[in-house]
Amino acid sequence: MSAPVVSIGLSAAIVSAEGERPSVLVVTHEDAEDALPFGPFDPAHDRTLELGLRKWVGEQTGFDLDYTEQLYTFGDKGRHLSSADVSARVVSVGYLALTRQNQIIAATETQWRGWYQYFPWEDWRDTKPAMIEEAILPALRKFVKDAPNAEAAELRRDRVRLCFGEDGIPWDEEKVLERYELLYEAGLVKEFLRDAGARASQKAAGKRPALGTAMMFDHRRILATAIARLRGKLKYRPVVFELMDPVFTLLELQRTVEALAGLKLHKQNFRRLVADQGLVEGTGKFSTQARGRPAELFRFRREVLRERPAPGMRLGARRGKMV
Amino acid sequence: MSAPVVSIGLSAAIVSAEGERPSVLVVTHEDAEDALPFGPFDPAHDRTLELGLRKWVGEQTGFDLDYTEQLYTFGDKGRHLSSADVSARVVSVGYLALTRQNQIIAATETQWRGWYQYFPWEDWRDTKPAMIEEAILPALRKFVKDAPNAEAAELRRDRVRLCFGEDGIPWDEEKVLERYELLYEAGLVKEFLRDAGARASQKAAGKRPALGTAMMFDHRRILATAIARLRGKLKYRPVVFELMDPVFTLLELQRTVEALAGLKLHKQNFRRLVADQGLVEGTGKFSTQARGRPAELFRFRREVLRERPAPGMRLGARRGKMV
DNA sequence: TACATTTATACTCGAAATGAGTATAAAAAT
DNA sequence: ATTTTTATACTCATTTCGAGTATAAATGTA
Repeated sequence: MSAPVVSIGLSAAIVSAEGERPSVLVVTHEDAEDALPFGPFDPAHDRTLELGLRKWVGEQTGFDLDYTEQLYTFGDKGRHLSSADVSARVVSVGYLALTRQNQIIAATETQWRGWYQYFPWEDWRDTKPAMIEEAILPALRKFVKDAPNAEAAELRRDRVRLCFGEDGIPWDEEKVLERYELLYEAGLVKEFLRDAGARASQKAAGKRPALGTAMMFDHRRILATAIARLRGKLKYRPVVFELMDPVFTLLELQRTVEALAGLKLHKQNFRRLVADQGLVEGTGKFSTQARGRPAELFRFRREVLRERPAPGMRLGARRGKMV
Repeated sequence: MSAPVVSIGLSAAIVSAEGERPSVLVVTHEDAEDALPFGPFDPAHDRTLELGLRKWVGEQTGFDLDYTEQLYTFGDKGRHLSSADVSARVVSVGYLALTRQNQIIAATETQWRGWYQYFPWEDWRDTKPAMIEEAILPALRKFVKDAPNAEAAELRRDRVRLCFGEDGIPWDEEKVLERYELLYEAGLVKEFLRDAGARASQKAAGKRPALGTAMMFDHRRILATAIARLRGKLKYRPVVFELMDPVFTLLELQRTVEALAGLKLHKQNFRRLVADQGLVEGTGKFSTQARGRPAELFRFRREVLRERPAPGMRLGARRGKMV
């Protein structure tokens, strides 16, 4: 067995949310797709993968990561194409990091981008995005029809129903990755054509919509994983507070949760939930904004982490009826 | 930058549950610790990591994996020591696979082992394991006391409370990994001494208990991750059925869930939950066992996967009060 | 055969959580 | 002075959950 030519890449979806806009730190180059901060794991010097990531991100973007969590390890051949060496195989370990936008960004090519630019169908705060009915579902129905046989068509139909919620199946804001993968396989994102082109014939590059902004390598896939994980975690861990300023109003908190989840929430119930959970405490001070009655400023009660095992942010009926 | 000397290892926690005993497939060698089926990722031939795993497991154990799920990628220096080459760095990607014990095991060194042999403190079905009060908590209190400073002691105390549930904090059966990591850091599992011995001085190898059966490399850590993931997933996905025969009684189903979760459940409520969820359907046939009234045989309704987004098995109050 | 034991299954009941309001207060804008 | 906007307190019906009770249907045993 010869020495395998693998290298391990560490990618980070560094997320923040200021002003109701969930954003991700991307590295932009002219003539190239946006990329996540990305660097090699150095086995000689990095004691753990996460330390390798922190070092790398620090060097490349000037960021000192705080909350960090491993997402998934992708190793699919053909979905991480490097222009340098097509034969080299890269296995990439994706991470999610949460931060505020108060750190200086060292490199000018590194910028905050709203994440819905990459996933416009994921933002249901105002209305169901029109593109779902207008572009996505028609194209997916064609994808179902083009299945090689009836059985495959059935499988595809079910995936479309579950992912985009037809016939009474409700929208599940956590299925971000499943939706992206479905669109990829249906050839509706630019990455598919790119990867397919490098793979083989690039025959049917027909007139299909290219949904959302593409990213380099498999970085949009990693970002989809990050959003899905964050949307899920919101509900049972107080992670939003990693994205909040030290003090905030309850409406600001709610807007941030809504921005991340891509959904609107019931205000009074949100407030009840947050209060009942003991997640925040009032400061006695009040915000002075332009309109409306001034709202009290709250701060996160870090102690809950020690008092209760799994405090989260219910977003509506979710998860779990036994078996 | 020189070519990094990394290889990628693929490890699988292959789980089954027959006769109320959750088991894991281990490779046993005389004079060596038990190991999970483990093999290298071959970038030249394996199109994806998961395919590499399936190939490897098939060759080594004769198993054809069905349900498979990636767990986590571990790369800690010093926690995956190979006797062959101490300098080589192994990054291992852990997987969870679920199966029934109806396949032939090819290699004789490969055997089913009850997983509570490795985690005896995780089985609360009959009573809270006595070893927690008798051995674990005293040793952990010493660990707290030995902290380098007051602040570190406080952190350690909190971890002990959250992991093993003191002062009214309830036992959380999902914290399997957190508990193992805590015991590792406190030097209460054999792997710690082994890794420390290879690392450095091996000074205080004192009279500490060695809890549970040790495993090779970081395989017990991977198994802990697998159990934790499975215990969590039970609640929102119908994964138990991967471990059941095609037909089963509701009590058999309940016993399997209990075995995995390490908890006893309320029978009538379990039945209500399963029925309300539409997870099973009666076959009209009845079991003929020795004692008691015969129970109806049920089968899993695979269709639920297409009807409802996230059917699971509530195990009691869990997860999620908003933020 | 009568009765104890074991398991299955149906049903009840109260507490808590959830979803969807209504009502009222306190500010700025018109 | 009135409208608009936001904050915040409360209500109410429904659902879910945890914990039982009651009854049925088998086997084992006195």
